[in-house]
Amino acid sequence: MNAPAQPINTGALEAFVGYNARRASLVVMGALDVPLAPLNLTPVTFSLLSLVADNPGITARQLCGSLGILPPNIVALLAGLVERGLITRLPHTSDKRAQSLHPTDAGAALRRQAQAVVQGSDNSSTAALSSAERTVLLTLLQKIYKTRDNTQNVGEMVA
Amino acid sequence: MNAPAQPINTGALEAFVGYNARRASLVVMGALDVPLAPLNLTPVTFSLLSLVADNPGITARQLCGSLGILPPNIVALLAGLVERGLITRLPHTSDKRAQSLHPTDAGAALRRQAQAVVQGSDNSSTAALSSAERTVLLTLLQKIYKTRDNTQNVGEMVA
DNA sequence: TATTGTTATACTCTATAACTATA
DNA sequence: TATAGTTATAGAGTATAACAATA
Repeated sequence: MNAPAQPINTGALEAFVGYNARRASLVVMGALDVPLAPLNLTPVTFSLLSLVADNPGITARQLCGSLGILPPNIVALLAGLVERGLITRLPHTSDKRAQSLHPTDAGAALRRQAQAVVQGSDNSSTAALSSAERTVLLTLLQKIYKTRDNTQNVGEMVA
Repeated sequence: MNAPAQPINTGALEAFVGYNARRASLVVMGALDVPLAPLNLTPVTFSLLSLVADNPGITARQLCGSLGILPPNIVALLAGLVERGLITRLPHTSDKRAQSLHPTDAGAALRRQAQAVVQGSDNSSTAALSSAERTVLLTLLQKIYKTRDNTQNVGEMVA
């Protein structure tokens, strides 16, 4: 009448993609915090810096749409990157409401450094996979979240 | 000097397993909230109910270990399930500190109902995948989070 | 009338410290 | 001395409402 034999049966949950994707993402993303800490970056600020570096002139709204961040929550994040001299805000030529974001030299340099760190951590966290398996995994995961024709999905237009 | 051409280049981030796993999990897990709401369940409480149903006599500690929940945070969740008459706490025979958790008839019934709902939502969220692809995906994701020999991982012993 | 960036704020999730009763 | 369950609380993440400037 007590605890289960020894190993806990999680078979039912393991049949769901959602459960597995979440647990895997927590492992891989969680492992990122330690190696990114010396660079004073988090997974989110690294993503922001990367997108600005790869898309100079991008706006805050576009960053929100790309990363699933709500506008009010990106303000402090971008302000922090600006204050640290990693990105700059330039006036948008065609829309005076918006600001175009650009990486500074320091920002571009830090991004290159962080890119290597993240790549290494990502590989190490998924060391149980072969190179071919990792490629397949990326493809399958992208099929899921790039499908925006998921009928009757209302809740996660932002997520 | 403004916004990028049109499509935003997210290629660098898409090369990381962590980024893709997180975005996919947000889509699949986020889609769960709506269909589970009528049953007064969330992804977490559904997982708890499932594990108790499949492992009668399991303890709170074991649930924490299986789902990556910290002990202080599981208290209110279990109390809610007990109050709703879905699970019961019985005295643990061999350890008077612990409680063995069991599903009630109502809990088992609700779990069966929810299981079908979650299965349907999970399938619908991953409709872009073939059955074979879904199976491969589950295998690859499990390889990641079931690998506890990830050298020098300190941060996510709980996650 | 709609959208960008923003403030203020609330709500949820996650994390740490410390206590009790047992082991 | 360590562990199961618990309380209290702090912090991070995520959410809505509303505003000024501009479209």
